[in-house]
Amino acid sequence: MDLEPGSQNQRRTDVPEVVVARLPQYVRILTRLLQEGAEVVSSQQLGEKLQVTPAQIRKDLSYFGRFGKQGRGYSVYHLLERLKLILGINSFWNVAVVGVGRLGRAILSYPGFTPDGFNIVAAFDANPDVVGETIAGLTVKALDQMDDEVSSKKICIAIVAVPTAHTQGVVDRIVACGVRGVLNYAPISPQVRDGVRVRNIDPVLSLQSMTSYLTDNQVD
Amino acid sequence: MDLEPGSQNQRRTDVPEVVVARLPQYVRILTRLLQEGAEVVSSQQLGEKLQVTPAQIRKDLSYFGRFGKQGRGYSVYHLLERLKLILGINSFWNVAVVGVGRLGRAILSYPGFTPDGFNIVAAFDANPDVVGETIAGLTVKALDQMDDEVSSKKICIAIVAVPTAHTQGVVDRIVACGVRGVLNYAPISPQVRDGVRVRNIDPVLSLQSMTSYLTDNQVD
DNA sequence: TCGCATTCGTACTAATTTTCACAAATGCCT
DNA sequence: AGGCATTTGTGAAAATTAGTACGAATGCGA
Repeated sequence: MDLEPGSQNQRRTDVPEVVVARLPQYVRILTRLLQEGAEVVSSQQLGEKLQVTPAQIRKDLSYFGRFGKQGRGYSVYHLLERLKLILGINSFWNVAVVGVGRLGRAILSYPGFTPDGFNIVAAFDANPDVVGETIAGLTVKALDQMDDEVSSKKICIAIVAVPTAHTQGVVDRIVACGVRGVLNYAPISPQVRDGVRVRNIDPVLSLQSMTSYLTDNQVD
Repeated sequence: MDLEPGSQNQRRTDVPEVVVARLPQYVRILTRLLQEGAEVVSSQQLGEKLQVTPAQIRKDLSYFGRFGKQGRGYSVYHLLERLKLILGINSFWNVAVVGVGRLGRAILSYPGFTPDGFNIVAAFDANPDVVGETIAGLTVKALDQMDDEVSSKKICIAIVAVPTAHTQGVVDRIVACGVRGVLNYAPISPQVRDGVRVRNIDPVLSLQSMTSYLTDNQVD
């Protein structure tokens, strides 16, 4: 079986990860354009808003099919729908937050997840004093209730915001419950079995990748 | 003047950004190894811990000089020192947090910045109710005090955690105060003048770059 | 001291990613 | 209806990034 690009399903295999990583940004811009009432957009215009070349946008999209019309550009609405489908963000994902410290609470209260289809439906913490508390409309559960909750609430993604020392253990536990995606806030890179995806949020690494450009003793 | 790699100063120009972005991770591991008492480490061992090939590590380091000894490996202590110097994290950076909402407070209370040399020395907020409050030992100042504080406290980096709608404006203001690095938590990419560096922390984009791999209708 | 197992640094090769540039559509305007 | 300004999709070229493989050190152990 030899799928053409543009056939029914997307070949997620053999599409470079860098390409997939750019698509969410396209989705962002397209969503805004749609709200602003734009009906059509060219790769040129999209590129200006995203600071990338139009060719890159066209090439990226060509991995998945042919969505534009020569001489006109792309239908904002249709391209947006297709990209959401490709990214699997055309419907909702149920998400659990593990770790209800200061950061966990900020995450639970952050209003930016829901509009993009990530529904936080459960919160867990190891600390008995925190268990039972209600935050942003959710009652915090104990870690040993994870298995039940993940199954019954069909949770696929976990946002992990626990102390570094506990992170690997917590990730292991929640992956064992069947979660296949992890967004980790601790400054380590948790190891997981094949098939499970991890993304790390690490502000210190971000800062450190900046500082070398900030020093003045620049040579050249 | 034609600098050799390995000469006094590093040629930050013409070193790929991807390479610079990996160095902080090397620093992480080396710091841990040093604490554990390791004196020497090979690119092989380093590679295993970081899930990259030994060749990549050697190549990355070779952009900056020759730090190893054949047959032995790298002195953990010396390599760490050199990398810190290259990254400009051998001394402290003074940092301001702008936006003291739930996320801002979590950032102010996060203990992970200081050990890595990022000292949070000021906090700002637009809300008069918040100004004057003390969080993690810092008194929150009004936005119009930024200029004074940035100068007097030698602040070079701003962590911006304000509502999306205010982000670009706040970034403009703090950059005007002389800040040259910005870590932004809002789901947009603020535009800045040349010479200013921005890094974005965007959990939704991270999630969205994962979901396409999580759906089951995988083809192949 | 000599040989040998390591491991670096790097020239060279391979793979990946980006950009170029142009044929083929498209639709507007006269 | 025909010409023209646009803009896509895509091979091919260019640029970037990663990996291979090997000569040259290094130091340990006999």
